[in-house]
Amino acid sequence: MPRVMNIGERVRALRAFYRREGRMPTYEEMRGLFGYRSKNAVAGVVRRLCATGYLKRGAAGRLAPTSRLTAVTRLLGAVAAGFPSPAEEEMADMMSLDEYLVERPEATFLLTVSGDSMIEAGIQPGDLVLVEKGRIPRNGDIVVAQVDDEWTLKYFRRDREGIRLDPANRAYAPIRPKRSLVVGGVVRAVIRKYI
Amino acid sequence: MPRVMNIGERVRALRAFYRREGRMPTYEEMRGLFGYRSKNAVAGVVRRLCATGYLKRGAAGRLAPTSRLTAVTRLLGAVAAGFPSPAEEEMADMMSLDEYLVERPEATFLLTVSGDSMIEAGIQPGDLVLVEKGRIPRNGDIVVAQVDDEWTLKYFRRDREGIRLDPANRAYAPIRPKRSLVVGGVVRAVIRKYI
DNA sequence: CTTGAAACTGAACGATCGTTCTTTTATGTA
DNA sequence: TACATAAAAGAACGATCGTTCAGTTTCAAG
Repeated sequence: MPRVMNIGERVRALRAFYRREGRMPTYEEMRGLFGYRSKNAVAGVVRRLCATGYLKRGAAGRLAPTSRLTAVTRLLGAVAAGFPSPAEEEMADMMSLDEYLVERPEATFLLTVSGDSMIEAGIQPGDLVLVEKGRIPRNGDIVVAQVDDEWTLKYFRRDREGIRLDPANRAYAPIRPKRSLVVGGVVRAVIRKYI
Repeated sequence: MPRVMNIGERVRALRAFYRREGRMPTYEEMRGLFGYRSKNAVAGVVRRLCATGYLKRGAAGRLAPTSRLTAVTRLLGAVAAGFPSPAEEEMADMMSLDEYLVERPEATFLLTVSGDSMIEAGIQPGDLVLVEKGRIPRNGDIVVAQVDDEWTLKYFRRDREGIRLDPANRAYAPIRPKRSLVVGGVVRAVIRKYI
């Protein structure tokens, strides 16, 4: 006989189902997940999960998960604070990297870094840069730019003489675009994955 | 009168709906999305979307989106290749950062980097490190470790004399744990978001 | 033109969805 | 113990889901 679950276990069961199936369970399926024998018992749990922000109701009153339910990572404090106890883990907010990093999906791209011109900015060859197209670069932003027919990653800087593209590598010199300058997009994030 | 949509437009409409509502539309809703007047017309489209890998059917024959539909970013080539034409953009594979970076959600945490001990490895203060708990560190992995009561980020190295923790900063010296060593987890990725 | 295949329409159907209602059980308070 | 409140069980209901079927339209090949 399935024993009584607490909220945390129910959320975990829901999360597992959602990750596995890609959709919310029906009331009948939740009845099974939560160990109830009546669908009506599920309604109460759903109400509480809506109140606590794990679920929300859409336009037609339809159930949908919030990012709090679908997120895959826990955000903790600083490295210096080390790892939390299991209880503290439970408290930590779940977060979605997609949601955190990508603001405008239709205008966002990932590019692979090839050179070492931004090495002193902590951007190494092989890293991925998350680039947002169509954003106006501010002074000091890192941009993907086409200068004189070549695409590169540089700091975008504006001074009295005009626009300057600075590498983050003492081995290279700043560039002042002569013929043409196209700013493809602004680097919003850097992602490095270890194999 | 809504004109005929091609596959790409339908996928885009589905993606928008899924992102907005957090769930798949019903056949009736898809009928509206795709501009049909009969639900039966939707069935054909769904069959084709399943065949092309945008949708899949779960255990009970229920419709679920694939990651190809729900992903939020396009993965392009190298920075040097620059930006693709809209047609090439369309070809690029959509990808989910969550899926790409997080292998075991229940064991993965994000920590904020505080010191500069790994600066030469391209890990700066303020960066986020994606740490996986319970993974056995291999030689050269970056780990979050507690040495003599302090948590730090270091290279994990094993040599004839035992375990050594190396910083990536010439200003600091390698550490040989004296009293205790706890490896909290292995760094699987580094994420830097520009404000 | 005729023919055939595919796509679409429109109506209908059984299944199942989420909700509602009443009854039963569990739990805490005086 | 008695009582009040909340949670869960169990049955029932209308709504809507995805599917099916027969008929129509579209369009390209012969």
